[in-house]
Amino acid sequence: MTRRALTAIGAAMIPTSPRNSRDDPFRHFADVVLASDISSTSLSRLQACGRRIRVTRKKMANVDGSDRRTIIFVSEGAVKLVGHVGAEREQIVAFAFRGDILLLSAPSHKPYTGYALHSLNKCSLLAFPATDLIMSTIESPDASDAILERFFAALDRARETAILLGRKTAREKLASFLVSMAERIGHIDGDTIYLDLPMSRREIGDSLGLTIETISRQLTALRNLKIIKTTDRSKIVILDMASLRDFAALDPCVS
Amino acid sequence: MTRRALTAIGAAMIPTSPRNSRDDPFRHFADVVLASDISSTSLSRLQACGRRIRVTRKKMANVDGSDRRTIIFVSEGAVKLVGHVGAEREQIVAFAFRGDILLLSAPSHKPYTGYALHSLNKCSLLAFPATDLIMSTIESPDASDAILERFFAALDRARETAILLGRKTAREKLASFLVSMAERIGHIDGDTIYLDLPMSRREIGDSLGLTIETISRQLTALRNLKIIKTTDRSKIVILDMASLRDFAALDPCVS
DNA sequence: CGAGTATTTGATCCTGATCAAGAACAGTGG
DNA sequence: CCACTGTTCTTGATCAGGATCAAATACTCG
Repeated sequence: MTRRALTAIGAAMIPTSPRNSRDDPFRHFADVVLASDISSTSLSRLQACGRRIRVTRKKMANVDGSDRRTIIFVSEGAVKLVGHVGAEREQIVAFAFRGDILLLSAPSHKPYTGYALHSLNKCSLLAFPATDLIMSTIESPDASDAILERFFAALDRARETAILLGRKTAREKLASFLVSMAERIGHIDGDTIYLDLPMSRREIGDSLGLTIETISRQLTALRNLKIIKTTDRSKIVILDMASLRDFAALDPCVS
Repeated sequence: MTRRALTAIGAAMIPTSPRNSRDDPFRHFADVVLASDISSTSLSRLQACGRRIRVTRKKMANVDGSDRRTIIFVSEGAVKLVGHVGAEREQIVAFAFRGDILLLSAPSHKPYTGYALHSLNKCSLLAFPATDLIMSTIESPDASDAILERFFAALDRARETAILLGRKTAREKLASFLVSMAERIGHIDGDTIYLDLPMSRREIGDSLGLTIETISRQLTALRNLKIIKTTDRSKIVILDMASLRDFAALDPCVS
């Protein structure tokens, strides 16, 4: 079943009333990130300190006029956070999908920019000043802990990326990427996993420190090994997850 | 009055209780990280939740028996946080010097290990369960903000590392490394900067995703260009910081 | 001073980048 | 629906930066 079809059914079944987390991004945020049923007062406090933002493929998310640390919540779509070396080379520092959060320092400090991924035209985000958000969750230990959890997860992912970029081969990098994407946005159906990647080959390359040619070659290699199948430009079926994990050279403790 | 007498008097005046931040790592932590004069009650609260740890070159910091997120403070020495690919390849994910902090997820989750740097035999650390530390600073907005600052700084550094590992050449990597070390542990004297690196070539390589041979070659190249001078194994004098920054290909916004 | 470890330097190799061309696809308008 | 156009992806040929292998030299510490 394609992603589009799924979305259509979902939209039909769920009413327009914004009480539902599907429709109200703030409620969605509370459900997914804070993982706690919040009162309507704290919901309105969230709404007071957060701002809705739309991002496109071309336009960066100029998150805020101010120069503060910001916590971004991806309520719809998927974004990439990009850093540069000179004007030519670029490195994708993080992907964030629906329900993920993205932590940004004061932009004057570290100038990373966010864009919508290649196959998506628009993404909806929620931007919270970090201090405000943390202050507004201070009464609920569960919510604070959930935020803390996200901070450490972001750091862990960045460190895992460092290992990947510093010490893995092209094959291992792509396999790691596919395993990670399978875990984050894959649809499991029995033994096989279906992936609909919202990013282009260039974006995959820019996140792995490789060129598009190498990405393409490694994909065909995995295809020839019967580990994956590709149909669309974006669709990948993982046929042999065990082998893929072996190729990924993941740390044994990381399941 | 002789020197000995002074010392004797000093020793007599100061009780064994280490009020001074040089001597009491907890006070040192409060001074450097929390950047606020804390009351003696909150100091004792810190002492209650923190544990002292010693790390050597050989032995990893088995931080805690428990499996919690931990905030490590380096009160003496310098440590590295290491990740692995298989048994052979290793990647240094972060260096932390005196006064720095190191954020660790629950070890079962992500199994990075900390070691003292090559030229150091022993390092003294303070380990705080993350939640406890945050709870104990909750009343002081300044202290909470200082912790938050450290979180974002750690993430920024990890992202800068990703750009370096993914998109920079060996020359650029080493130059970036030297600039970063100069800023963190360099001693400025007029136009020149003196560096005493506590890590071996291997450790430099393992943090930059390069081999020791490449590190050595790039160092001699920079030496031939009259940008640096090396004396010891560990001592480096930066003669031309401007050129070094150019070679580092740092983002223009990062001063 | 001597033993063991680190570092430097040289020669060669290999992975992934670069250059180049063709194929597949998406979007547009007729 | 199809031709047209620009973009993205794939594949091939060649190149180069850094890895690997090997040996000599410089430190460090007992």
